[in-house]
Amino acid sequence: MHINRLHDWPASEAEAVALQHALRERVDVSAPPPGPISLIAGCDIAYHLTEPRLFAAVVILKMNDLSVVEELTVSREVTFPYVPGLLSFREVPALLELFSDLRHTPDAVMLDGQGIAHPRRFGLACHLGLWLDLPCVGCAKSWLVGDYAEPGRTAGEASPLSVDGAEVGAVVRSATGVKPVFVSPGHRTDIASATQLVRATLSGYRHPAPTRAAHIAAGRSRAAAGV
DNA sequence: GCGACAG
DNA sequence: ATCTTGTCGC
Repeated sequence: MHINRLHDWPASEAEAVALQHALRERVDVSAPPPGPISLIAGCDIAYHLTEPRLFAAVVILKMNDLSVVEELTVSREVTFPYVPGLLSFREVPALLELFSDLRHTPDAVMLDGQGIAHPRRFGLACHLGLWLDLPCVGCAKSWLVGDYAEPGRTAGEASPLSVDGAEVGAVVRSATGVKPVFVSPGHRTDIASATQLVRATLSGYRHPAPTRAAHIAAGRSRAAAGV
């Protein structure tokens, strides 16, 4: 798919933070995705054990049966340090490389990371969402910001996640008995739709099918590289 | 000053 | 993210 340039990549953390403040106002989480979602993309990245290199993966799944129709991986040099709150500057470049080579254009994207449940309301899912101009949902494995009540122990149960009294997402029990995941919209989807999308792709594991498939693909890519 | 911190 | 064996529970 074709991708329009959104901005140049910052070299410092200060520049990155400034860019987040400038881009956050373009994020739209006011409404559900514009159309039906029949294809969904899952993304994840694995890191080299000793070198500054990553292995990114994007997998396209059909929403009706969660079968994989396309899978792409790429290895790349890591160009930005890991700083809580600035994760997207480390992972988005590699993901964009993959999306530009995709044969299918997904109707929505799911990522391992936060959407607007972020210190500056601009998590990984928001950033990739703006670049792709596609509905993006953040599904993080751990907490970054916000208050919430522990959701029920059964798969599908959820409780609201809020920051300063404003709802930003939901804490979802993705499988019975596992630690919940933190779901928040990134772009072109509202909180309810983001949560429903995660619920609709649960497959018995802690991670929803899209990100789970991407996680496995990224790991396989790294293994194939000899580490 | 202290505690917290997606991947 | 990544290193790791066994082990508890359904």
